[in-house]
Amino acid sequence: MVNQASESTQESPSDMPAEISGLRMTRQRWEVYRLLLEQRDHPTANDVFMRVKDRLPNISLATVYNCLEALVQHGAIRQVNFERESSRFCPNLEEHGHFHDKRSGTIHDVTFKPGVQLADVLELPPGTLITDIEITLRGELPTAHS
Amino acid sequence: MVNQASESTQESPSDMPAEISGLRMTRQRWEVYRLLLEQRDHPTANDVFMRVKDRLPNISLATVYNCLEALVQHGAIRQVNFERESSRFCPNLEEHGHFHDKRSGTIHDVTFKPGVQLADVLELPPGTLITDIEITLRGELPTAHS
DNA sequence: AGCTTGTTCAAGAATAATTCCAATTTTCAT
DNA sequence: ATGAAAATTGGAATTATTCTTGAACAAGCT
Ligand SMILES: [Mn+2]
Ligand SMILES: [Mn+2]
Ligand SMILES: [Zn+2]
Ligand SMILES: [Zn+2]
Repeated sequence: MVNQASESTQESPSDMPAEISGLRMTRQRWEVYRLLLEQRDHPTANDVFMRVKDRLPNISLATVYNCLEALVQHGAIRQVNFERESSRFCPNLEEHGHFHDKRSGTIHDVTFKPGVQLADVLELPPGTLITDIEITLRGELPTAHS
Repeated sequence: MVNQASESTQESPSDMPAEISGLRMTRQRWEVYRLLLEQRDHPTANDVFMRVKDRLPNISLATVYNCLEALVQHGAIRQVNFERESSRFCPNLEEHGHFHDKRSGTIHDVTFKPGVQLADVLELPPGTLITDIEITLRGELPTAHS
């Protein structure tokens, strides 16, 4: 009588690629990735979990963590940390930093001015190999009426 | 017969100031602070706990966390985060970033080249107020023989 | 010195983000 | 279809950090 396991097998959307950056795509990975592309507000794993339930009601939080980790490790998205808060996730693969606006609580991507290389403005021993850079800013964006 | 509670009251070292940056000094806070000044390798709270036991055998990990938090909040030291690892602590109050050398696992302070202001090289809306900056690099320092 | 009051400390419990685990389900290649 | 490999799930475990509570302490006052 109870409709048990009736939605266990889910059909793949027609626009789902077989893989992204060498990572085999699954329905869950695809929906997580798609959500990040469409809602670029740097959600946490739990945010993603709650949002993606619309499309995958049976997905588990562990799977969301698994998907995010797989996407990060294959370079399809980036993991962003603010202090000790929950990690956030960002699909912008350009080199960029993050500005946390205290007033609104929102997080914004920040790029370098054209031509600037961070390594050029830092005091580093010649020959230093930089593999990863993280820039985080906190402050207040200007208000519209000022 | 057992020397019980004999070291309960600890005398303050003669070089301990009454306060630092407006924070009332205590024996525990002083020893934690002094250790950070003397061993500038960006230790974790647990590192500090283990090291400071030499001088304060009865200190608790909770107290180390309390001392570090008090020192951070009064601007006497800085809290540094790498990804999701344990926080580390740094007594260098100059504006600087951190370079994590993958080869040795060590962490090094990195300053800007003279005259460079980070805000100058970033694309930010005019009027943006920056209150806090965090720069983290990962990579490999050049080897001596190369 | 004794009393009062606010602060700090220690020990252990609680919290919360994340990771791990074992069992099932799905996918992929034969 | 069959078997192997990989992914998903729900729940337990982990771990850095925070919280709680009572004892110890420091400072100010009489
Ligand atoms: Mn959120
Ligand atoms: Mn350590
Ligand atoms: Zn971003
Ligand atoms: Zn530092």
